[in-house]
Amino acid sequence: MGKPTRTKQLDPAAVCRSSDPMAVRELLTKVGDKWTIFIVLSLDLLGGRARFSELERAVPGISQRMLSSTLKTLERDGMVTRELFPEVPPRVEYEMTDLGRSLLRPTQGLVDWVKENWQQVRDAQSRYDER
Amino acid sequence: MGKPTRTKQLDPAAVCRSSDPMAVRELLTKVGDKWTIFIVLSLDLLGGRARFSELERAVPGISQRMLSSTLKTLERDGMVTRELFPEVPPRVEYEMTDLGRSLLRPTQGLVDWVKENWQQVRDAQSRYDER
DNA sequence: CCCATAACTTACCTCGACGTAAGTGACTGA
DNA sequence: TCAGTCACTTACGTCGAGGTAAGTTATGGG
Repeated sequence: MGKPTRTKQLDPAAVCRSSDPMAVRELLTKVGDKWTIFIVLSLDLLGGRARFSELERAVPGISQRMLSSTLKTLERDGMVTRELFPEVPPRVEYEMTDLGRSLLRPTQGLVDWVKENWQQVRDAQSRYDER
Repeated sequence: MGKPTRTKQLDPAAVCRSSDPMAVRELLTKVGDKWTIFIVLSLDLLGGRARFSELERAVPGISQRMLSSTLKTLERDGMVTRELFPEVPPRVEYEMTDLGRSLLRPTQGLVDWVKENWQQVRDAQSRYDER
């Protein structure tokens, strides 16, 4: 009798049931950074379109540097558009694209999960820590 | 006529439509780290229960250090349980909890989004970069 | 002449995530 | 006696995300 070799081999590409597991990680990394969700959800709350300074006020604690760079990434990824009005002082408006809006659905799923389950996570952490 | 003061004030706590926006960010940060999704989805693919070495093989490129520390975080958060069998050499089995499984649903939503929209992101990046 | 304003950029620094490599403990089989 | 196995831990080093603070640009208003 051979010893029970329970070594199921995994197709590396099959992880995530996705043709591109790296893309999934890349997206999660983007969305999981410090400011992206706050900016995206604030922009949505502001009606899908807002100026730089509005977002600055809407996201408490963010610095101009981080707001600027996060918005630039969002723009590069096609999640928002940037429109510059050549006035003085300058005015810039950011608007969510359809692509950006489409990401809100699955994201809201995570928000809902937190609403329902976060207390359980907190409890588990407490149980783990004491002991 | 007053000039259009479009300054909608945001309730900081209302961002994310959640009572605890920080919790949402915390979750995203956890899930958005380098190895968590791969481990969680691999564990699911392996039937919800697997040994350390099985996961090591299932997640190509991960080091023992990162597998160990990520699993420890997952355990602390109540996403997986750890069972040690006092044999020599030791055997340890990790199993997804109901809480962990419940997170798979919204996560799968993101996986699906990537499957359908990632090419658009790639295209947007290309358009942004050339120019 | 000088200041305020909006939307940035630049310089500099810190700190933690993550990688690499080696060590550990307890036992088994050769 | 010695190598091998598994599931780790420890030590050490790098690198980049992100914080802080100051500078920039162009113009109208006092």
